[in-house]
Amino acid sequence: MARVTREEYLDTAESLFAERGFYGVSIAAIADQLGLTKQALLHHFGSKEKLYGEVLRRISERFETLSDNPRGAVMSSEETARTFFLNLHATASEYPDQSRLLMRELLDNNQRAASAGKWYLKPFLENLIAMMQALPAWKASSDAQALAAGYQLLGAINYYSISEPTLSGIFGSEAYEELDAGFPAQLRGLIDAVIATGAPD
Amino acid sequence: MARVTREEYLDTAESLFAERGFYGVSIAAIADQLGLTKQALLHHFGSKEKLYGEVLRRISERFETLSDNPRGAVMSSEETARTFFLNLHATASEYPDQSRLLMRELLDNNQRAASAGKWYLKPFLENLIAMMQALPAWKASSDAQALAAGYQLLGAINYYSISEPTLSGIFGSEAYEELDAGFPAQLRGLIDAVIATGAPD
DNA sequence: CTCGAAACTTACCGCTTGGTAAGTATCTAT
DNA sequence: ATAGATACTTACCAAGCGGTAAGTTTCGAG
Repeated sequence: MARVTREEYLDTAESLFAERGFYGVSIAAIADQLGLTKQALLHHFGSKEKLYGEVLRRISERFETLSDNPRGAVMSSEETARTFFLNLHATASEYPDQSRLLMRELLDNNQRAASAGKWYLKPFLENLIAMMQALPAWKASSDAQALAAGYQLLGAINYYSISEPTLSGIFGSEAYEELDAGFPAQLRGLIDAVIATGAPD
Repeated sequence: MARVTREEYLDTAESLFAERGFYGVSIAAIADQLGLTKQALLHHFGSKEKLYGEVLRRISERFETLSDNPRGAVMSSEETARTFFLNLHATASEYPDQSRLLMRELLDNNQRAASAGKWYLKPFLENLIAMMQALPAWKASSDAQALAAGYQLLGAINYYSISEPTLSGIFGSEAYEELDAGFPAQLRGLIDAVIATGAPD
């Protein structure tokens, strides 16, 4: 299968899984949207679980590059952390499907067997801990403290990014746009507060 | 149907929907766990959608009491806000099913028709805005700014509360317990930072 | 031109799904 | 005692599910 074709198939699957969840999407529905029969999809990916796994694997690959230093520039630990979280927000805004799918994975992880969540989240979270502990205010903090702090920022970012349909449904799309425009500045304030404050005693 | 029986049925449905999502649970599975046939459930609730709707309605009722002042005590706006968010965290820890189900609702809201998400979240969010604007540092902020700030704390709390299985899966349950023990203090710091800082220029 | 592999399609299959129809048991108010 | 509502059960159904089997078309390398 041509690489570009495969990517196209995975794109469609990713978008549908993100919208409706694993159980909410049939392979026939994905194939339909691609103009194929479901057996064509099964031919390429073997099973629904494997197709879903490929979608997750692709996301995890994208994730790994997220914490890379963008231009090889030397940055202070504060700048590194700030850039990372703002990048995360930007990525979440740009690829809303990805955030939604990961959120679903977080919810289903403990009960669906073939879940790939653990192995791809672990390095990501370990990197998060290291990044927090590189900050002067967090140098002395335990892994648990650093993770808690980083996880709170992660939550602020990801929870917001999946709320767009609901928020613009409640407040109207123009009010949502105002909210969305102001969000990064707000987030920056939150990030700086965490960076500066350090662990509680 | 006796009120207590009905509550029992809804409890079981709520727990299963929270675990596996709307599409991931069959009415037969819910009935099974209750020792009934699925037709008994259909008899009482009419359809799967209606049963799910009842589960959501019950959660929304619980939600409304959450922002009530606990003992009628007079509190400063700072104390009110701090208490609210810490209560939210406590409730989320105590009833993880509820958080999980609401998160799923947030994800499905825009595409599943009978979603009740919007109407029950609106008063909750409006109350959140008012509570933020009652704070001295946020007095001059717009609705959008106040909502963004409140929503970030909401995200930090709710995102964490659904991550327990994944986090303890990755780091082990004893490490997770350390994380969990330190989380509230960490959260308190974050809340205080938001309360004190105010909207960015 | 040919041959084989890759990319499909058509035809099924057994199972589960949500839901209907029709009956039966149980309880309660008169 | 009885009538009627409530709480079920058994029997069934059409539709959709993931997956298998067996062909057919497309296509690129030799």
